[in-house]
Amino acid sequence: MHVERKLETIFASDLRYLMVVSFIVLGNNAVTNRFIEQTYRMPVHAWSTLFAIVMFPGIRAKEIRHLFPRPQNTISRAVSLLDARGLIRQETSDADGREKRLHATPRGETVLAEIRGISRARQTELFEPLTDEERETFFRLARKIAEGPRLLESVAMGLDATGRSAAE
Amino acid sequence: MHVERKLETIFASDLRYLMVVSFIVLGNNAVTNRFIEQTYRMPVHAWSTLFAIVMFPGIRAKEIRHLFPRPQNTISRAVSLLDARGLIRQETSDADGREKRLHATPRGETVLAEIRGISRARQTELFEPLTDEERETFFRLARKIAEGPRLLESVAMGLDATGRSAAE
DNA sequence: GCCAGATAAATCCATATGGATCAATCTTTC
DNA sequence: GAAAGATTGATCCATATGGATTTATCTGGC
Repeated sequence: MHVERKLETIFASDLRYLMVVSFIVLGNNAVTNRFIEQTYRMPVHAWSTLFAIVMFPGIRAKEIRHLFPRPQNTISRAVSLLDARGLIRQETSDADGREKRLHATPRGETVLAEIRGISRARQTELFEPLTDEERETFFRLARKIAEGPRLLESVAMGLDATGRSAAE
Repeated sequence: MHVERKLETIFASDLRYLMVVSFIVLGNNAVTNRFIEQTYRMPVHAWSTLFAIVMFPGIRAKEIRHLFPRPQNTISRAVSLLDARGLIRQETSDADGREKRLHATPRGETVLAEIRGISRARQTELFEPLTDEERETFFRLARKIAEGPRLLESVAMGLDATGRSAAE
């Protein structure tokens, strides 16, 4: 059985909804991660962190992890890298000495604008198989999933939103 | 601005199609990866490798990486782990001495059946915000993206399907 | 005013990852 | 039949990752 037939068999299986999303993401990750790492010498979550900082000046690290669900120390390390590269600056919050308020530097805004343009082109080619109407439908449905109550926690897998076993 | 408003702003941005898919995947990965790693002591791509082997007895490692686009040595290592756990067995191909034909053991099939059941439940809760018709529509559109010509390669990012710069 | 508990971010470190390289085998050309 | 180039999978190793812990600060109860 040729590999294309195997893929069709998977996309006809009872797990096809998970499998098709997984396939899209693995494929896109392979392309996007390699590009970002090779071109900007940073992991892909550093650019998404910069994206959040440019879009919301003064944002805090804990807020970023709600926009891009990743471990807290992954965000912390991305912030350190961006700071070391001179792409952001941190200022301790007046309200709470533990918090850092994050701002992009002009250089950070330039780098982000460049990545953003390329990401827009990548988005266009990725979604090219869909008509405009289909793309809006896809987005509307994906957003319902994204805002659903069981994205970040699971009864089936016994985990609450903090990643802790819900039985604890 | 509250973090929910920030998420809405991102989902209204020019990169919203990529961002919503990214959000779904990061969220689901956080749940699924942790569950698989804690419960079965294996990385998530080991179970997807086992899934492929159970579904297609005799499959080769190179074919698996077309079903789940990952680095070749990631598949190799997953195969080694599954073999060490007694979940699969490898036999050298008659046709080509370099190839391994992969088969699940009875124990591998048992473990896969268990994971599969939990994954089905997880899939159900993840897609619960959608009606049956919406879920089929989502799948149909996602599949068009998955089968599009620009998933595994990119003009925008200058990479061909082997991950090599297309200019080379 | 003190203190226990909670919170925000940094750091640690055992383990995982992935590009590069290697070894064995196969295919094509001469 | 030999050899160069290609292919398949294993291994290497520098770097990344993420759960756990630590440090500094804040909050609420007494």
